[in-house]
Amino acid sequence: MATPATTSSRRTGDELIQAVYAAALAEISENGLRGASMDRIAKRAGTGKAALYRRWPNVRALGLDVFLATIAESVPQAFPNTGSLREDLVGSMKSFTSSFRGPMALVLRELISESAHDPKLIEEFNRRLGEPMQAELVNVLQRAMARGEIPTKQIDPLIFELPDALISHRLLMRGEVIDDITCEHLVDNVILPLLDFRR
Amino acid sequence: MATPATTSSRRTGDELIQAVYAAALAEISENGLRGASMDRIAKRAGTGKAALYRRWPNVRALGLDVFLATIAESVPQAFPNTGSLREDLVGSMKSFTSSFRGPMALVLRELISESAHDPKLIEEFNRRLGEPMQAELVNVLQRAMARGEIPTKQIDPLIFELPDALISHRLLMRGEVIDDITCEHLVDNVILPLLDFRR
DNA sequence: TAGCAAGGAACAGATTCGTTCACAAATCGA
DNA sequence: TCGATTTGTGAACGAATCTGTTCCTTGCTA
Repeated sequence: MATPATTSSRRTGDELIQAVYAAALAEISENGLRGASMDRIAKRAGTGKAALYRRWPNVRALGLDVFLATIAESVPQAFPNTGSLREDLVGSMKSFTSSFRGPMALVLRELISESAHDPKLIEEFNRRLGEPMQAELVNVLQRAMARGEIPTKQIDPLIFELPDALISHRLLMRGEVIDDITCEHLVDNVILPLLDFRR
Repeated sequence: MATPATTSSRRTGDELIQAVYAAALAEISENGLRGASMDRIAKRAGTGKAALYRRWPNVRALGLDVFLATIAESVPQAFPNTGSLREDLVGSMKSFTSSFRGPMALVLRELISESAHDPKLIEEFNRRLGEPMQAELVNVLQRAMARGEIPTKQIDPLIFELPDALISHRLLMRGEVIDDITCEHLVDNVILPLLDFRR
């Protein structure tokens, strides 16, 4: 009962929505969430405004839906558990940086400027990406303590914030996604030394 | 020959420009750079559009001028040279975080979303605030090496990036300016340990 | 006193919004 | 299988808004 292989001349619900999402991302990327127009999104998606207004009350609502969908797609699925602190850290870092390839950079920029008026937006982003990242670091470190790789003691929460901060700083202020070498660099020269890790 | 103490019913050049800048910041804070209108800025400033178009060709140019003026005002004037590495670091950090109180948060948010289309914008910001900050850290560390407070060796450039990254991360993702206690925290628990500083 | 700029209003042209048609295609239920 | 209902496509609409220009009057300044 699968939907026929897109041979129909007209797109049904899900298929149309995907096209609209893509069109909205393109439009927002050119004109920003504030400058986006329903007219242009409809044209880009090859449909009429009516189909859009049937689903979303206004451009902003559509844009936010697109943002949420993009964030949801970007959440890392699984983290490594290699039995080695260093490898776990490096793996987690790489997993997170990969979330920011693709349209996430655009989405984050827009969320940040919008969050000046609606702090809930950026909170949602933190809840879906920032907090899981910090939680994963906590897990990794607890496993390492259990294995005796690092001393069992309270760790300054500021340290958990560093990877997140560095990733977003590079992305927003330099337009770069951190590469694998920098991930290892950060782990070897910053994180591990701060944890009293002796190789 | 100083200008009379604002008793005149009509404002002259500089006085008017300051009023326009304030009005533009208020307008941009409400509607964003993209949503700002010359009409409303003129009304807020208590003048007519003609006076604005006489100076700026469009809203965007006015907005960018306001941004540059705000950044210029926020550049820290002088840094401490206390003779102590820790005090120098803490002082520099506090000096930089103070740049982000006031309208800088708004300006940075808007610059970030605009820089998706015009990377020069955020580069300008980095040139005026980011780079001086890193350069100041280099100075502080060189003085400390000369005094023998820390070992004379190559320091990982990633470390110079951390304060900057943390400040912008807190500001953009949480809407907070880092307080004095966190500055000291960052210096004592992150920066100094990474520099092999033994108190 | 002469000249220039501020304050304020009005303008046409363009663009957007959200709604409402009409029609065709696809889906669903009987 | 057929008919009813939903839904996509496309166009047009009035209302609202913004742009950039122009004009005029008034006050400041040299």
